[in-house]
Amino acid sequence: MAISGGPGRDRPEPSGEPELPDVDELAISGKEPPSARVPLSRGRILSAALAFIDEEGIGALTMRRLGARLGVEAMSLYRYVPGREDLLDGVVDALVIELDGDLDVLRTPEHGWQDFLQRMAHGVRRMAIAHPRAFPLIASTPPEAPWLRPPLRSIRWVETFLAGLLAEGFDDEQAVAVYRAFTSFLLGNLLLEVSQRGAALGPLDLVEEEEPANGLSDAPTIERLSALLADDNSLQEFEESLESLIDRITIQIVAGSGA
Amino acid sequence: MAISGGPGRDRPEPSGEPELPDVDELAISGKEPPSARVPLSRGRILSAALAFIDEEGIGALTMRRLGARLGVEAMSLYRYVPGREDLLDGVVDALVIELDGDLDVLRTPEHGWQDFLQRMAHGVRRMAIAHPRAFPLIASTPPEAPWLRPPLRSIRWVETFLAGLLAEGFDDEQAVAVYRAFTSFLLGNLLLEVSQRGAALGPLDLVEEEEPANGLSDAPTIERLSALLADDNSLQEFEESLESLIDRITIQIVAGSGA
DNA sequence: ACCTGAACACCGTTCAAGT
DNA sequence: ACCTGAACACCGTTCAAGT
Repeated sequence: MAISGGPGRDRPEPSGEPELPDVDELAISGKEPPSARVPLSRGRILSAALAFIDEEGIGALTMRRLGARLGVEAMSLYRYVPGREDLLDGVVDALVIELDGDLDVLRTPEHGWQDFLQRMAHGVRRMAIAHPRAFPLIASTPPEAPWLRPPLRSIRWVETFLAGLLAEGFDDEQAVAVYRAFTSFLLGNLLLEVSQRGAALGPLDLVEEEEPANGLSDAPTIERLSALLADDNSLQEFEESLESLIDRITIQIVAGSGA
Repeated sequence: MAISGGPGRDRPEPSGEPELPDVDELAISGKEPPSARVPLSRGRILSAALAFIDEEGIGALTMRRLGARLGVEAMSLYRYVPGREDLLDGVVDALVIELDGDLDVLRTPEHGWQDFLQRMAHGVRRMAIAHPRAFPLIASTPPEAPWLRPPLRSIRWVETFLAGLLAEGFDDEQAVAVYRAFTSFLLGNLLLEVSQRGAALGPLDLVEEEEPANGLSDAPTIERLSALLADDNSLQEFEESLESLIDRITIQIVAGSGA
């Protein structure tokens, strides 16, 4: 795979943070009012980490490189973040918070549970698409507790989700079953959608072209369907799959309360 | 998270490979018939890597540690494997091959496409459960081509899958749509199932106990449902979700050929 | 032919020291 | 109070050298 390039190329000037000019010689150039030289903080570090991941991918994120991006040595980060693991957890939190603010995702059901599920699903999807390279962080990471199923990586989301369903008349077992089905649905669909998008943004080292015949020597069907396989209906598929999930839930409710 | 222990503890004697005794002093102890000192090979390396991942997780797999397990220096591995990335790809291949031999997964449909989908789904699930810590390898890794959707990480599987559906009367669009829905279903369900199991096997550094109240200060619903959330019906849920997918496909076929 | 020693560039992380 | 230099243990990987 990784033929050339790799993580250690010449820096493309991320254009976000101002690169301190010639740290060696200036050091005490002027007063530097506090607004010019923003002090480090956990929030600043986490935003920078998310931006870094968006641009270069998780694998490229290094304490040392993140420090460089912030105009600081790697060791300084440890004042605000216990370690790399925790940094990544913090990025997940940052994404969760971003979605909280962004949307009406967290409002309790007002137009029925179907609308509730739709809002939640599309909210998470929007986040996934906004941060395709960070989404695997939310989608993976061991849940260490059965009540946090990725990609719903926030106790508040899950609480809202379950409480919302109960308020809409689901019983306990039903609510939990829907929660499980819903998270599986989100995880599978969004991970695949994002990884296809990610491949587009991807390392982009090698081939940029559409070479229709790769290693498809003994795969005539794939080869024949390659055009179909390549074209992207992800939103429509997401909607259909979600519709189907909602239908299935509806049927089970009826069956449960009826016969 | 990682409080103590971490990847660098005292080796627990993996018990698989015979540790060469005192490499320094003996070196030329006897003839050592070729069967005693098995030479390295790509296959041996890949099996060892898979076993290592099964036992310690992907993160713990290091060229140096894998070498040690094989009684060899890390550098020797590079004779047979271009690098760590390729090693991991090789492990995926090993899993794919294991499933090929293990099962009737790859037989073309004989009892209808529903049975075909069931066989395929359960085959992949069996592999996921047999190697919960390796499965994320199959489930992730950028597909770099739209025709390889995880966890169906083998051109032969995908070819068989698509050709099988076409043989059962699906048209091109339908077959591709089913392929997409099926892979999303597998990915979401199995990743979540495996990660819950993996948490059980997990690092097992810290808490081993069931502490019902963690950070659930403001999550009364989760707390109340914690018993329900904890109990594991993964097989049943998998079956139900698969049934539902099959139903949905059936309906779409009818709709497509009817009205 | 097959493996190793030594080296390189890069990691995460710690801690005493600088300003 | 905040950041850094230097160091440690560990990486992946290369290559000339050993047997």
